[in-house]
Amino acid sequence: MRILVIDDEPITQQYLRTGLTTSGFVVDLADNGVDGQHLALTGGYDLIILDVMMPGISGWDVLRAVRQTIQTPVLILSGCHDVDDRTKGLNLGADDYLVKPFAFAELLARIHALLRRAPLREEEHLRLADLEIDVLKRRVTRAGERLELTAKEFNLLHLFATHPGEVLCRTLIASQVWDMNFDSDTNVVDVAIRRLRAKIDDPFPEKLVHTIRGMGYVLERRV
Amino acid sequence: MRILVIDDEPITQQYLRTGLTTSGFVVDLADNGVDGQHLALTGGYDLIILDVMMPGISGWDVLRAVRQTIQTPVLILSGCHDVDDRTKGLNLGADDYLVKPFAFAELLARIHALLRRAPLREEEHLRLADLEIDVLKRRVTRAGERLELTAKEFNLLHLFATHPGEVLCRTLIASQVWDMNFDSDTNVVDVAIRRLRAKIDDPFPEKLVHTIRGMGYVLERRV
DNA sequence: AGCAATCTGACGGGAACATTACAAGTTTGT
DNA sequence: ACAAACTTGTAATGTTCCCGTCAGATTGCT
Repeated sequence: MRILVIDDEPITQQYLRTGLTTSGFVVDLADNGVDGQHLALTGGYDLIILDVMMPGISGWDVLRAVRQTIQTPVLILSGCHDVDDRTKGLNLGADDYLVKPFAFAELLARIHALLRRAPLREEEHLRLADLEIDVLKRRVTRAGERLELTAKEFNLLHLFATHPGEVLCRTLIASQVWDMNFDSDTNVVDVAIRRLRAKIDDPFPEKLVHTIRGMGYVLERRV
Repeated sequence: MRILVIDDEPITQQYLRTGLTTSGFVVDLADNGVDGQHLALTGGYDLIILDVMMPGISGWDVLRAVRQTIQTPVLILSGCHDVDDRTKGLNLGADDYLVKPFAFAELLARIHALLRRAPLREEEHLRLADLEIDVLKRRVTRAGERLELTAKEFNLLHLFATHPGEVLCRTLIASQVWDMNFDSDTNVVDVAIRRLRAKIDDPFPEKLVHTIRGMGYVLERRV
């Protein structure tokens, strides 16, 4: 089993290299994003361990580039405090994450879990009825017509589009799109839904965003 | 699916309760280790979410006690800075952990992963004649036609569907669907049955909900 | 028939959701 | 650098519709 480690900190590098090697893996190292990305795409690794906090090309760019072409499992290392990082990473297609600092046993457990299961990667293009979403270019069209969405609106739509037909409750939505990991009594979600509907549903006959009273909202076709 | 949350912080409690409830789980709360441990051992839960940072009996003691007797999956919540906590938890038998603060979506993903691996899980699809119930998506179809049920209606139908051919008396129904202690002399149940019938039976030739005079109601096929 | 159990349509309070307005902050263009 | 345009959260108001109550009709058993 071959593992690529992309990390700029020498200490972490050494830590991972010795640990993984003695655990029976073949380990390659890259200490910057450029080399890392190149190796990731051409090296045919079974797993990539990626530190998202790096100078130069950020880990996010590497992750994005990797996900566009191959489906090798990616485990990201992130700083402790950023809730954002973890969800952002998972949304961009990372398969798991680990918070620094971490115990080596933990890393091993997660690696084994990843190598056992088939990876799931994010679609670049999402589609529902005549609604199309270009995830990478962040473009949305409906019935061939280009729709201008704001950042929040796009994030919200993207969340729905990756869970078609699934009822998403307000708590989940708030947690994903706003990082609101507490129970607040605002109606941001309602308003955001309204604004999204104004753009993707109001001008068209077939509505795609539906309210499930007492539960949340769904994106789906209704016959 | 029933989940026990053991946590002493009111904010986290509330957050978890509302989020999990709207996601379709039944949630019980314990705000200290003693109650938590007792409930965990006697409540027959499908999953336990445990905060390891608590006054009094620590989360570790609870985890240890739980693991000695039952094999309910346990997900632990730990503080950001404690590297040790996470491995300690996994070593003591926890099935997964989450670092505070966390995004709700992340928690949901891990919960689903844990419940999937659990041996006994509820049927995702219930079926009787041409009536189909998708428990997870809370969708009901009959003869391929989509039926829009309200929350109460769905809960009622779900109760019947999990006890096919069984006569359910009003008292039982009231206690299960309404939390009502059988004292009242209302006819809520009758009315609810009426509304359910209007949607799942009235438009179709074969009736599935039947009245047992003096006893209650049954969901079953009649030849 | 007569009585109790059940059915059924209507009503209305209230909770959940929709919609609009407003203000604070941010971006953009000149 | 300043103003206009845009984004986005908060709050107040409007609307929908769920569901508990009730009263009269209907059913079914003795």
